[in-house]
Amino acid sequence: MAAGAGLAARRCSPCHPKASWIVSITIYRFDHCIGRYIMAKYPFKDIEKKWQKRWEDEQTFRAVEDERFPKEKRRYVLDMFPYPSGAGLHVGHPEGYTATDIYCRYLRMNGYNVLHPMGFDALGLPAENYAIQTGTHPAVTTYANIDRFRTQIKSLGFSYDWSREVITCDPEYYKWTQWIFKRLFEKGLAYRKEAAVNWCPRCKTVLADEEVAGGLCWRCESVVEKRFIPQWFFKITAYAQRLLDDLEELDWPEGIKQMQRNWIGRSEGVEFEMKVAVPPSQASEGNLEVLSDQKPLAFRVFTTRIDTVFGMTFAVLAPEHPLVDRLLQHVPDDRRAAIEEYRSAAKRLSEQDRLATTHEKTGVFTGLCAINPVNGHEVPIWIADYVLYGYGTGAIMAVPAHDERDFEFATKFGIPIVQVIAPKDGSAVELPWVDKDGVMVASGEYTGMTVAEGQKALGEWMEALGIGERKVQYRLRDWLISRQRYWGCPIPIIHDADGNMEAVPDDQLPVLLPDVEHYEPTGDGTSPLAHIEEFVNCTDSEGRLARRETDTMGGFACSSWYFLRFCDPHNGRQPWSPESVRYWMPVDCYVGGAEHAVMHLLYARFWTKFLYDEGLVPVKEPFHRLENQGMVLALTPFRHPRENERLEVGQPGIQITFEEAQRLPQDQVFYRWEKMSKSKGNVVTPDEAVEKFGADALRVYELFVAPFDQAIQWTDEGLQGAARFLTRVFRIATEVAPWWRFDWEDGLLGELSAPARELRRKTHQTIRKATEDIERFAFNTYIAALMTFVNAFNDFLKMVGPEPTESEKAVACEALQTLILLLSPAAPHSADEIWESLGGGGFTYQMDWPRYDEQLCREDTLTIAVQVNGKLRDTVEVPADASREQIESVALASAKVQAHVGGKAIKKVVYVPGKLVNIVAP
RNA sequence: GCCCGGGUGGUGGAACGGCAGACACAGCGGACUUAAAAUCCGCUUCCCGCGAGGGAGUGCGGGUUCGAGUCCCGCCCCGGGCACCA
Repeated sequence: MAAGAGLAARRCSPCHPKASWIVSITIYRFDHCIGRYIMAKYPFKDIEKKWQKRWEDEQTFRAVEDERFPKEKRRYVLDMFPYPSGAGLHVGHPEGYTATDIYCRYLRMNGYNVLHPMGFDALGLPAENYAIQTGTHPAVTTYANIDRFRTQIKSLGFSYDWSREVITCDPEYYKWTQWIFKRLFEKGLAYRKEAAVNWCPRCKTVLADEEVAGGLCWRCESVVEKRFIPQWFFKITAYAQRLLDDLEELDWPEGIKQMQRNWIGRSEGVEFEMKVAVPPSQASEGNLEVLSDQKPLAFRVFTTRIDTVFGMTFAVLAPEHPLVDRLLQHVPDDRRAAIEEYRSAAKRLSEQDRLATTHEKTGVFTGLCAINPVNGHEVPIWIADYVLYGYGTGAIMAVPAHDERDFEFATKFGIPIVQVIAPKDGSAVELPWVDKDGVMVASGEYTGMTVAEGQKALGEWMEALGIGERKVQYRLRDWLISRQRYWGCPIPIIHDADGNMEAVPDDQLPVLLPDVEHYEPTGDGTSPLAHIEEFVNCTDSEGRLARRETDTMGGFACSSWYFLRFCDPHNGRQPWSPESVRYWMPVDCYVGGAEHAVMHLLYARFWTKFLYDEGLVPVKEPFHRLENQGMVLALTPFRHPRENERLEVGQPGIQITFEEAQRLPQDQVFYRWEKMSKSKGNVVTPDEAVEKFGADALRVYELFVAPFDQAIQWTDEGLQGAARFLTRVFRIATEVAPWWRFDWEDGLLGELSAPARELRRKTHQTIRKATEDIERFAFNTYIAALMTFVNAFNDFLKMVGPEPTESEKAVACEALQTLILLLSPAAPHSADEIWESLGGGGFTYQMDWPRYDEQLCREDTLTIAVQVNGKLRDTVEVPADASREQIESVALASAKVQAHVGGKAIKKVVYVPGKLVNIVAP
């Protein structure tokens, strides 16, 4: 392509005196329609490198805490930082980065001081698993990956302040992660308790959830078990209510807020105690036990429907409930084995499977009963996996008449069902009846009360008698932070000889990750760190021998505060200075994938609130505005299953490579849009895209092709279309260049010709549209508006021909300057290049964002849609200042309209100003 | 299963409750070319009709309204999240 183009290159400097630079490096061809040489392709490679170098040389994107900018003229715009995987950047990453870059460049053009940093989330499982496979230290691969990511990101011309880069595996960074851990520990918000891990009995290791496929280990396919070991937690539940309440003030997508509300899952109810009725034959044994550990056999249950308590016909304990062990001493021998077996089976099921309503209810009867405190009735105690130990008290009162799950269970096991809530009108209902709009029946002295009255009365009664209390329960659980892994931030805790825990003193931070010989799991469930004696052996504050904590922190800890470090990334004495966070925080606009809707965003909010309480940050919320980007999908080949093959539920076919797809008969192959990922072999890297079409084309394409928050279906053709658009912009610039003058405003004299009026209108309308669209992250319509503008500009150039009037030239200059500036955020290399070619100095992002004139946007005439009975029958042109009466009479006069109205009486006429007339004549 | 999104021409998408299909891609026709590519110009929701024109149409079924892609109710399908991937 390039060789042929070289031969075809022509010089046409006589007609483009000011654009000689373009002539020197651009490919020209003669266009017979307009009778001139035009540019066929723009030299993006040279252009992009040149501008990236200039931007870097001039340190133009460096953010400085300049007090001359008042708070409302500062903006902190942040991308969720990437995890640098070995596969390198793929085209999904730049979508969000382009959006923030456009927004930042736009803000700078509007006079804002902008902080726009980038860093890397570098601790985690993939690097460690790679180390296990290859023996390469995770730090080596991680830093190599980071270098690759950084180069790739830089090739796209984003306006990051790279001087603020942070990397979470850098001891200078994780020192402060440990420092925050300590603050949480000191406030009692970091604590240790037993919790379940996925345990593979064959590999003798703890597995991440994603390493468990269908209950089996991903490496050896053994059945994965739950194992209880002591682990570290952050007490996020202490902040549940505030995390819920403060969602109100956030400018986030409503769906994300709703997901967080559901995740926190606030519910109000009553928690009360139920005593176990020990059978007479075992009474003596039971009494002995009561004496021995001072704890009567009893358990607590939580319910949001205390009003249904008279309908309790059984009680259920989660299989993991600690009381089950004690109950086992009292159950008949023949049941003991069944219960033990049930418990070990439950261990193997995931929580999701247990809760699925498709999962048939299972359970075992203990042979024991509990006493319903409101009426003294004995109800059987069952053990069933639909009750989770992690939620509420891990035990429930079961009211099958008014709960779907209890109903299903009772029906299956033949347990009685007693209705205690009925509609107010006394009509019969089908059970289970879960409606709360009813009254209590068969409920002793409470009969006749509404649900709400009964809940209040029963709650008060239980509180008065000390049986139970009203309680707010959250579904939110404390944040499990422990990982029995190597490549994570060490937990800065020391266990002394007496089993007490103390924090590592601040002056000894960071607790450095030591080098290890092997990254393989140790086989006893501890981290590889546990076998490094130099690491583990230490002394406590009194100089006695002690053991260092060997669990590390999950990656979410590191990403819960990186936005604070960006404010002051090189501070060696503090995690950040108070002045820096006061200057920049909160993040005004945070952009990333919706997959982080709950966990990352909730954890970061929690840490920010805690740090606010400690007086360390001036804001209660980290991210004011949130925008989500969509995924990037790629067409992926599949084939239909063969005779001996069976597909899993929901599996569309057998995924194959593109080569296989070529080889196989076409009727066996089909394509689907799948998420781009290394494992699917459908990844397109930005390097390929930049090489073929340039960074600006990639940027424009990714934002044009779909709304920002929707998935993109990646196609090369679409990318080519974006490149074509940029070529057209260059071509227009080349055509207007001979007329160019910086003082074009002086040329706008007298009455404008019709094409000139039209172009000016379009110019100002486009400014308005582009401004509104960038503000609301509607980048696809922003780009579309620029395309429409370019098309209109083209039409104008054709209409005025090679000899336009002075004022037409001036209007063309205004349009070109506007086009360059409006394009600058999206395609900055091209914009700066064209601006320079016109003799302009500096960078376009340092220029002022264009302003539109409302008067100039206004159309001369309006097209009014005319409907008859809501159906479009005609459109009419009217002057922009026509009155309602005039418009209605023109509309009625239309022959097409008359044909449909006929002689019918007109009932009414609906008029929408400037838009539409609807004649209602039924 | 639960929670949250989404479903509009051949394709991606546009559309304050007011002309459905902006802007692109692909396709078709034309110009240029020895030719191809590139570029430029034009057409392009479907059905009926030579045409003028008419009818249908925003996943499916109802409803509200002068008027519904948009609001309400009930379904179907696809995607994301579900606490140790990040």
